[in-house]
Amino acid sequence: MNTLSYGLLSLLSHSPLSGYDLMLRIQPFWPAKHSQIYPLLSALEKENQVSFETVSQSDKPDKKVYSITSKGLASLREWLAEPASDPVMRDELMLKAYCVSAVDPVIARPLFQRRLEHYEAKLIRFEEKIASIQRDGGLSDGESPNYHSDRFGAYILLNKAMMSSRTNIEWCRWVLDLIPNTNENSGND
Amino acid sequence: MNTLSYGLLSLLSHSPLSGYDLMLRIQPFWPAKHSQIYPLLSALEKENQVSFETVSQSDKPDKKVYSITSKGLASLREWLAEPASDPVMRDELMLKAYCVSAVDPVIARPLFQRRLEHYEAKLIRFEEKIASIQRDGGLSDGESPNYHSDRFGAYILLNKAMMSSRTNIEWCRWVLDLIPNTNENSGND
DNA sequence: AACCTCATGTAACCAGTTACATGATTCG
DNA sequence: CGAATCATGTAACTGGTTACATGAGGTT
Repeated sequence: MNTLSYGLLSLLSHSPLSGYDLMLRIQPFWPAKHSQIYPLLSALEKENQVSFETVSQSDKPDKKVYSITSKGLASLREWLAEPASDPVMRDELMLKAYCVSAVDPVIARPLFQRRLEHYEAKLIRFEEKIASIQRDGGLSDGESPNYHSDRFGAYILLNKAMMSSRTNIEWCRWVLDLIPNTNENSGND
Repeated sequence: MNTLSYGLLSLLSHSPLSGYDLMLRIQPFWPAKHSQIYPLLSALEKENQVSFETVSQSDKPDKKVYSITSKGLASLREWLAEPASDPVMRDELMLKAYCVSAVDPVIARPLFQRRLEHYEAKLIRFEEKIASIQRDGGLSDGESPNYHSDRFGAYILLNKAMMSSRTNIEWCRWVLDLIPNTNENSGND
C-alpha cells in the first residue's frame, strides 16, 4: 500500500467513483496518470479494500464504479492516525529563478509572467468551487462547514489551494517588479 | 539532460561545489539523494558541461569540486529561455485532509499541529537566511539585491519560501480552529 | 569502541510518465 | 469521417528511493 493507494481510498470514502473519475479528481492533490491508477485499483480490489460494479451508460462507454469496503475504511483510519510525511514540491521555475541573472531580463520576465497567469487562472477556479460548496451547504460568506460534514475535507483543501495561489501571485508580481523592464518589443499584445 | 541536471548547473553557475554540497543545497528546491546526483555529475562531466578537480582536505575526506564550463553555461541559458513546466506538489497531508472527518478530532488535530510546527521551524530559518543576505549585500530591511547581483536568485527564492511558510502556518491555524478541541488528555505539554 | 558527519559510488527496487492498444459515443 | 471525450488496460522507460559498500576524521 503506497500513498497513492491511500489517496484513492480517501476519495472513495466520500462517494463511489470510477477509475477515470478518480484519476481526474486526484490531480490537484497527487498528480497521477490513468496507467498508474488502474493497476492500483485492481490490487486494492484483490485485497478487498474496495469493490466495484460495472455500470452501463447509454451515452458513454461502460464504467467500473469502485466503492470503499469496511476493510478499506479501517485501513484509511489506521493511515490517518500516522503522522503525514513531509510535502514534496518540485518546481522547475525555482531552479531557473536561482540562476536567472545569467540571462537578459527580456528572457527572464516571461518565465514569471507565465507563472503569474497560471496562478491567476487557478485562483478563479478555486474561488468558484469554494463558493459552490458554501451554496450547497447553505452557508454565508466566510462560514465553514462543520467538521463532521462530508464537505469539510474539500472545503479546507480548496481554501489551502486558494491561499497558496494568492501567495504565488503576490510573489510573481513582486519578482516582476524587481526585474528591470527594458520594454523591448513593447506594445505587442 | 533532465531537470535535475539543469538544477545542478544552476547551482554551479554561482560557485563551484562538490557533489555532496550540491546534494545538500538542492534539497529545498528539488529534493534528491546523493545516489541520483553522483551519476548525473559523471554524465555532465562526460558531456563537458562541468569539470572537476580533486581537492584534498586535512580535516575531512577528499572531495571532487565541480565547476560549470562555458558549454554548461550555454546549455543553462538555452534552458532558461524555455517556459518552466508546471510545479508538482505531492503532500500526504492533503490526501489525509480530504477524509479527515472519518476519524475523531483527537486523531485529526495532531496531523495539523505537527505540520504547523514544521512550517514554524522552516519560517525561522528562512527569515534568518534573508537577513544574512541583506547584511552581506549592505542592504537595509526591505531593500532587495539588484537583478544583476549574484545574490538575486537566492533572495527571491528565500522570499518565496518565507511567504509560502507563512501562508501554510496561517492555514494550519485556521484548520485547527475548525476542528473541535475536545481537550482529551489536555495539559500534557 | 560506537557513532556522527563528510565524501563518493553502485545495485535493486518502487513510483511515475510516455507510449501502445482498444473501443464506445458525440460533435462538427 | 475525423476529432474529442469517456473509459479501461498493458508495456517500456525514466526518475527517485532504499539499501549496499567503503573509508577518513572527529566526538562521546
